[in-house]
Amino acid sequence: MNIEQNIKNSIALKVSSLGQEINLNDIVLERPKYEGQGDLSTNIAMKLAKVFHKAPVVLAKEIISDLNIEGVDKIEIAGPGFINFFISKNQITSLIKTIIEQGKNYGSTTLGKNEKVLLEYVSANPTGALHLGHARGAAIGDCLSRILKKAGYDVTREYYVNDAGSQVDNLGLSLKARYFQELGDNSLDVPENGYHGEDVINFAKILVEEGKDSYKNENLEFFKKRGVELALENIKKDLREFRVEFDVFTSEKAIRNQGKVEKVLEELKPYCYQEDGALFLKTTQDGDDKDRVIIKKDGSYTYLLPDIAYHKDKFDRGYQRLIDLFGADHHGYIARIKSSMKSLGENPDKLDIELVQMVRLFKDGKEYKMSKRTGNAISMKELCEEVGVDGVRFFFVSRASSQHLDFDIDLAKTMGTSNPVYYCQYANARLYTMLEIGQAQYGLNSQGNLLVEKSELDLIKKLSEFSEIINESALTLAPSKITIYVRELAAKINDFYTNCRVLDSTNVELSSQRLALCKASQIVLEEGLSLIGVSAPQHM
RNA sequence: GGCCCUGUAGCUCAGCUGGAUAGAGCAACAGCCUUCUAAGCUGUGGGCCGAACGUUCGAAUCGUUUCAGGGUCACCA
Repeated sequence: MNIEQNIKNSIALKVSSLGQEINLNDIVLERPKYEGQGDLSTNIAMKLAKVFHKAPVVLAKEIISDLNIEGVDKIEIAGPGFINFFISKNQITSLIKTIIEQGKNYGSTTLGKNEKVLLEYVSANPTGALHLGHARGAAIGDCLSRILKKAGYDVTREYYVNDAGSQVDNLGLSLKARYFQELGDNSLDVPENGYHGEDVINFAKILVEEGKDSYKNENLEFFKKRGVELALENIKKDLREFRVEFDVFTSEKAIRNQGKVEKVLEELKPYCYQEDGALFLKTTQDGDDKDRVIIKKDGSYTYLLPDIAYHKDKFDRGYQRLIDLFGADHHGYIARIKSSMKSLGENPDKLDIELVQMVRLFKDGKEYKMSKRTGNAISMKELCEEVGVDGVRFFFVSRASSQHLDFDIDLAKTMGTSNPVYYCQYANARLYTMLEIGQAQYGLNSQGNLLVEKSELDLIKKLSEFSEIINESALTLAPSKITIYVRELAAKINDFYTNCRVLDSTNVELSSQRLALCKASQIVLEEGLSLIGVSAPQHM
């Protein structure tokens, strides 16, 4: 049992002996900001003061009288009624051994209780290359999947491929026109709302290379299919280079072909009405602005209906919780899809729709618009080539998803020495070098009794926060918390490095204990970096 | 106009499930390399936490109002 649990149990016991039963979760332990306020602190006496009809300080005194907790040296009452716990040095340094034993698994928690979670992200239309906004969603989604796994959830990563509907029609028409143009035949135009970018021209070139002019008699269906295939292939490749992977790609077309749309439509009938020749779904009954069209006047589906079928399908596949990551421009989507899930008898609270706020790109002091339909978009790939995958990924998860992000390309490129990515990686490389040089000579001694410097103890305390951070990050779906933690950890490591000479042939015992601390720190730092998808180079 | 996001140091932002004295990086200034990576470390200056009111023993954090910026409101997806 860890020290936090130990303290909570002891307090709960004591409070109940004073005549009040409390839940362990009601006891909050936090880490005081200032020196002299102990290692852990609780405000329980202030919270319970009313119930007991006593002043917080008086109650705190009663709680801590005769309270002995293993691993705690001293308990003090401070300020308006905080109870501060001073952890024994042995208890603190014992963590080194734990971390080295657990290795990569250190920090893993059971918060998720193996709950089956389906995490959907990116899901960009297969009509062109991924752009900036997609990249942020990809980075956040991928990190989230790693964090949730670390926190004990059973996560499936999924990409929904919109390979049906009017956008794909446009793609097919655009590709066909470009294909003919490549063959010197300008009789077909790219539709006005089609795809005018270079992507489609490249696709056309591939088709010419592959089949010369033999596709001239193919129908639109052919160009739609090939267009989607080529676009998706590119997207997958770009994502792989961005270190973002998926377990499942689900096709909208497949959902349609399996009759799932009609099935859902049947179930939704009681919540629908006909108007102006279109079929509306009554989403206003669950707080939406207006009712939504699901079947257009011309008889075709709007995007919404297959989407509803898709979400229903996720539940039907046995997932207890769905998480969708969408661009903030989709925020209107939340009410309507939740409403439809409710109408279908699913619990809308089991569907989390997280919005990733917009990214704006700046270069030479000017904003670059990123419309992928104008053909002038800065793609995710270009950005990675310019800034580097590590930099882009780190930067995209360094702020809360709900924060707008201004990405200044010039700044990101010239970040050089002040780049936080390098700062963290540098700390790792330093640790690695010491282990490389010293481990054979001194060995690792995780006993820790010789570690008394402030830099050493502060570092160990920081290491001890890891699993807490994992849980917080998983609960709030906020990967940026990991990024912040990694940076703080790197700062403690650099501080330790500067103040404590590790390899010292005149003090073999101390060297081996400090090396063990290096090892433990390196394990946590590397794992932290891996959670945000950033590499941990051994040399720089 | 409705809805969403955001206003904290000169700049970029943490902190927001209420807690003790407001945090970091960058920029500025002053120090630290005979010894494991100076891509580092230490110190100094810098704040009416957009504004007002309310809830509370206690508010940057919660509520209401208000000001400012961004986004979004299709029978596109």
